[in-house]
Amino acid sequence: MRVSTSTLGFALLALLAKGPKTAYELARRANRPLGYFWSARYGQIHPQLRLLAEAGLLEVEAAPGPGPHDKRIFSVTEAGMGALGEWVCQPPRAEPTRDEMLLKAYAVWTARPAAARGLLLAQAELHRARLAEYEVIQERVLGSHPDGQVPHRDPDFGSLATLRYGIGYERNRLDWCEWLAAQLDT
Amino acid sequence: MRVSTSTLGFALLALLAKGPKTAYELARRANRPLGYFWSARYGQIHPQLRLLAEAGLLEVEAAPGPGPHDKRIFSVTEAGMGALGEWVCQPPRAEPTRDEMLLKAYAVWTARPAAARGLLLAQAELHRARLAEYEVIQERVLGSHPDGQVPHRDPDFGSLATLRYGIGYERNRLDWCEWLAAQLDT
DNA sequence: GTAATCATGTAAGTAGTTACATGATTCG
DNA sequence: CGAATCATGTAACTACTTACATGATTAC
Repeated sequence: MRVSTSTLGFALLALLAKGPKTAYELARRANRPLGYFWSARYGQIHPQLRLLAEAGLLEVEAAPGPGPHDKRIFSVTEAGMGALGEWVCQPPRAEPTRDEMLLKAYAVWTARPAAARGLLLAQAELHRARLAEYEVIQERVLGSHPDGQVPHRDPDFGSLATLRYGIGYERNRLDWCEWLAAQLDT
Repeated sequence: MRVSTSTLGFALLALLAKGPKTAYELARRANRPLGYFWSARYGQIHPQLRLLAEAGLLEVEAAPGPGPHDKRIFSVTEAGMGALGEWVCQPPRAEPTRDEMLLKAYAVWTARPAAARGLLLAQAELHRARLAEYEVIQERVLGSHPDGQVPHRDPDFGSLATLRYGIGYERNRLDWCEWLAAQLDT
C-alpha cells in the first residue's frame, strides 16, 4: 500500500484514529494534545482533509450544522488505519531543526548579560509550568488504568509515550535555562 | 532601533557575527553547527542576505570568484550587531512544534509492535552517535580555554551554551527511545 | 442584546524546498 | 579527464499562516 500524503495528513489520521471529529474540532485540538508535537491551523487542515478523503483514507458524514454549511464529520477508513500503522514504522524524514531559543543562546555573547538572564528565567518558569501540567495529565491517564498496564493497542499507550517524552523534555529545558542564567550571573 | 527581519535573518547574523562569510559558506554551515538548531538552504539564504544588506545590517565586499559571478563576502555592521544583541533578549515567538517521531509515538498503538521497536532502536543509535559527537566538540571548545573560564562576550560562550543543551537533549531522547522500545517488548 | 462558541469555506501572502543553469578550480 | 568543490543566481513549487466572510446557537 503506497500512500503519499504530507506529515500533516498523518497527524490528522492519528487524531481521527481515536474517534471521528469535524475539521473545527481538529483545529482546536491541534492546540493540545496534538499541538504538543504537531501544530496546524484550520486554513491548512481544511484542504488536507479533502485530500485524505479523496485518497480513501477518510470517510465523511454530513450532518446539519449550526452555520450556513453542513457539519462534516470525518472518520478513518480501514485503508487509513493501515496507512497510518505502516507510516509509524518508517524512519522519519530528517526534519529541519528550528529552535529559536537555541539560536538566541548561540548569539547570547552579543547581548547584555542581565537582559539575557531575564529572558532565560522567564523561559524557565514557562517550562516549569508545562512540566507540572504534563505530570498532572500523566497521572490522570495512568489513573484510568487501575492495573497499571496499558496494552500496546490502546490509544492511551501512544499518549503515555508522548507524555513521558514531554516530561523529560521540559525538565531538560528547565535545567538548561537555569544553568545558563546562572552562568550569565558570574 | 526597530528591525523587522525573519528569524532566518537573525540566524545569518548570528553566524556572520563570528566572522565574514560568503552565501555559499553560510549554506554549508547551515548544516553544522548552525544546523543543530536552525537550518536553511541556499535558495532561501541568498534572497535573505540581500534584504539584510539593504537594511544596513550587513556589508558586502566583492572579490573575484571562481565562477561566472563575483564572490560576495558578507560581514555584520555595527547596526547589525546591535540588532542581533537586542533580538536575543526578546522572548521567542511561540513556534509551531513539529516533531515527527513524537507524532509516530502518539500513533504507535496502530502499528505492529515489532516493527515500531525496530525504528526506535535505530533512532536510539542515531542519538547515541550525536551525543558522542557533541561531547567531543564540547571537549575541544573547552580545551581552547585552559583556565576553564569562558567570558560572556566570547563567541565560544554561545557555542558552549548550545552544546550543553544538545547533549542533554540527545541523552533525553536516547533514553526515551530505549524506554519505549522496551515497553513494546513486553 | 452582545459576546463567545461552533462550524464552514476562500484567498492572499510568507516561508521554505527543490531543481535548474553557469562556469572556474582542484583532486584523484 | 571526470568528479567534487566553490560560488553565483533564477524559477517553480509546496507548506504554512493570516485574514476574511458567513451564520446559527448558547451563555451571560
